[in-house]
Order: sequence, then C-alpha cells, then structure tokens
Amino acid sequence: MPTTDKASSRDRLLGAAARLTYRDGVGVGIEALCREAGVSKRSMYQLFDGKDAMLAASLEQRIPRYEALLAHPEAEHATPRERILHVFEQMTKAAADADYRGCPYLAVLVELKDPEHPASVVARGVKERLTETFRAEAERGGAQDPHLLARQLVLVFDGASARAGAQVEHLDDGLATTTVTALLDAAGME
Amino acid sequence: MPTTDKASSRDRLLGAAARLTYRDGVGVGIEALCREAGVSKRSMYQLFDGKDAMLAASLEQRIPRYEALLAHPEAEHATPRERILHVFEQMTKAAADADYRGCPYLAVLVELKDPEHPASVVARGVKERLTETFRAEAERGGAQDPHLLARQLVLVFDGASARAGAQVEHLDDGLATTTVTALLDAAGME
DNA sequence: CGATGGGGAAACCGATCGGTGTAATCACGT
DNA sequence: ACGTGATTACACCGATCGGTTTCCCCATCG
Repeated sequence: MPTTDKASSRDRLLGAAARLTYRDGVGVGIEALCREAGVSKRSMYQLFDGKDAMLAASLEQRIPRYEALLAHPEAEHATPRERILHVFEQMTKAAADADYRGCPYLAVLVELKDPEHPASVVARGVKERLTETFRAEAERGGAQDPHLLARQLVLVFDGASARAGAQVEHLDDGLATTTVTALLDAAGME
Repeated sequence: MPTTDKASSRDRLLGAAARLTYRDGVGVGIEALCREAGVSKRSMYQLFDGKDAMLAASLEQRIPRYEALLAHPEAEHATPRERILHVFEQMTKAAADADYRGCPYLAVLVELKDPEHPASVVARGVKERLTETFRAEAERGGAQDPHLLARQLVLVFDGASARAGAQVEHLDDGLATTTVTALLDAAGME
C-alpha cells in the first residue's frame, strides 16, 4: 500500500476543497486546490469528473460533521426547545472564530446563483434537512404550526450565519438565541 | 454635445455592472460589463480606477432606488409597525420575480468575503443604515429594546432575501411578514 | 482647411482559468 | 529482475482574467 493511496488522495482533495472554498469562495482554482491537497491535477481528474463534481462531493462529505455539530449531545434527555436552541448556540460559538464565514452551504448557494449546479443541489438538501429537523422538534414541542415555525427558524439561521460570516453582525450577545426564543414562545412551544 | 457624453457612459457602466453582477455574481468580467454598457474598456478605465472601484460605485448609485423601494409611500400617516412591515412586503413582492436573487448588498458581502473591499464597505453601509432605520421605528413604536429588535429584523431580512434569492424558500405565503409580526409583538411594539 | 485631442476598436500584456496529453517515475507483484 | 499500473511533474490547449497600449477615426476649433 502506497503512502498515499487513492482513498486518501480523495480525502485530501475533498478537505482542501472544503477549506479553500470556504475561505475564498467557489472561484478558487483547481491548481490551488491540488497544491493544497498535495495531489497532482492529473489524479484529481481521475478521481472526479471535474471541478463542479469535486465541489459537490466536498460539500457532501462534510455533511455528517456539520449535522453532528448542530445536534444536541444528549439528544435523549433534551427537550425539543433545548435541541433547537442548541443549534443556535453552536452557531454563536462558531461565529466567535475570526475565520468564521457563515454556513458554507448557504454561501455556495449564494455564490453559484445556479440551483441546478451539483453543489447547489447538495447544499439545498442540507437546508431542507435542517428545516425538517426543526419541524420535527417543533411538532414534538407542541408548536401551533410546526412547519411555519421551522421555516422561521431557518430564516434566522441563515440570516444570522450570513451576517456573522460577513462581519456585519456579531452574535456573541446571544442575538440568535434571543430571536429564536421569541419565535418559539410566539409559536406556543413548550 | 455628443450622443454619448462622459456622464452617460458612466451611467451605462454603472447600470451594466449592477445588472450583470446581480445576475452572475462579482466574478463577471470587465469585458462583458463594457460590452453590455456599450462603452470601450479604455473609457471605463478613464472613468474608474478599476473593477473594484466601479463595482463599489455601482452599488453606491443604486442605494437611493433601493432605499426608496423599502420606504413606506405614505410615510407621514403610517405607523412604525406599518413602515417596518412594508419593508418585508416589498421584499416578498420582489421575491416573486423569477429573476430575484436576494439583496444585492448581502450577496456582494457573501461573495467577496473581504470586509475591506470597497464594495463591501458600501454594502455594509447599506446594512447599517437599514438597521438604524428599523431601530428608529422600533423606538417610535415603543419597543422594549429598539436596537435588539432592529438587529432581529435585519436577521430575518437577510435570511429571507438570501433564501428566496437562492430558490430554497418562497415567501409568497407571507413567511417574512409573519415572522416579523411575531418579533414585533414579542418586543412589545404597538 | 489643417491641427489637435479624446474616445473607440482591438492588439497586447502576463497571469490564470478548467481541462488534457505525455513522458518519466514510482511502488508493486511475480 | 522485470513488467505493470498508478502517479507524478510539466507542457500544453483555447479561453478568459484585469489592465495597458497602440492606432485610427472623428469631432471640434482656429
């Protein structure tokens, strides 16, 4: 087994793509990606169909990490409200980092401006799954209109992450959680 | 006076920059911008210091139009609540257009990822002024914490515009205004 | 009329884009 | 030791990037 087999080349490419794209946007060059990953351009084109496909795969691979970060660590004993608030507490913590650039999936959707792009499809999936998670919690928590509340929460999620990532807002005073609490209360969630 | 004097060349460049940047992102080429504007590249470099400066100027020029669109038409007789809601009603109407890509100022902030970029500075100014407008209305309306409410409203504004622009959400059922109403009520605004 | 000067078209600059072709090199199995 | 297949570095492709320069036309003015 070589020191760098096919799987690890793939992983390093996906990691580099995630890192550089998040920092510099989807406009980063293939050359830079391969340099960062330590993989030749030739190999990258054998592993992926092209830049678009690699970007999509990169976003896809990060999904478990991303969703695990937002999931409540003690899911069993936590109430729906606690689980929803946990999502925004995690975002608030992440936004304190100077390198925070907001939700990478929203950023890709905004930057690509093309809903048909493979990466946009992946990103939209993440957003839809987050909405569904919120909806399920809202329902468990007895909200009057769980789907509406879920969509409201995602509105706040994306607004807060975009603004914090663009450095136009700082969430460290609990802006996001405060806003969410108001919405949860208004929706009649226990 | 020639059919195309210096001022009209400037205007057509700014218009083309606003249009193409909004549709395709800040990555559009100078060549395409000049072609769309019907102005030679040489003239554009005499009118502006470069692409960054023209982009910033383009965003700057659109500000009056943008803010007029969000301002309540009968500002005198409208209540603070009506004026705030009007902003979100206008966004909802704009989002119904298939060509809607969200707030251009937020998009630029997200795409550039550089708060120091001249265009980012302009965009941030727009966002800060919107926040201040909300804050003033919130204060007039007797909100408990006008500044907090204003920041919450901009969260919803940017979240809704980004999501509608990226085609992940549609606002035509009043999602934005419903959310805002809940926040206004929670803040104790009359 | 001829001189002058500003602006347009287009060539040009080096750099980079996404993507490919090639030849040498590498680790490996036999 | 040899063959093999994967990976590498690197040249190359046409296109485009932001930006500059050249040339030429045409409008203005004396």
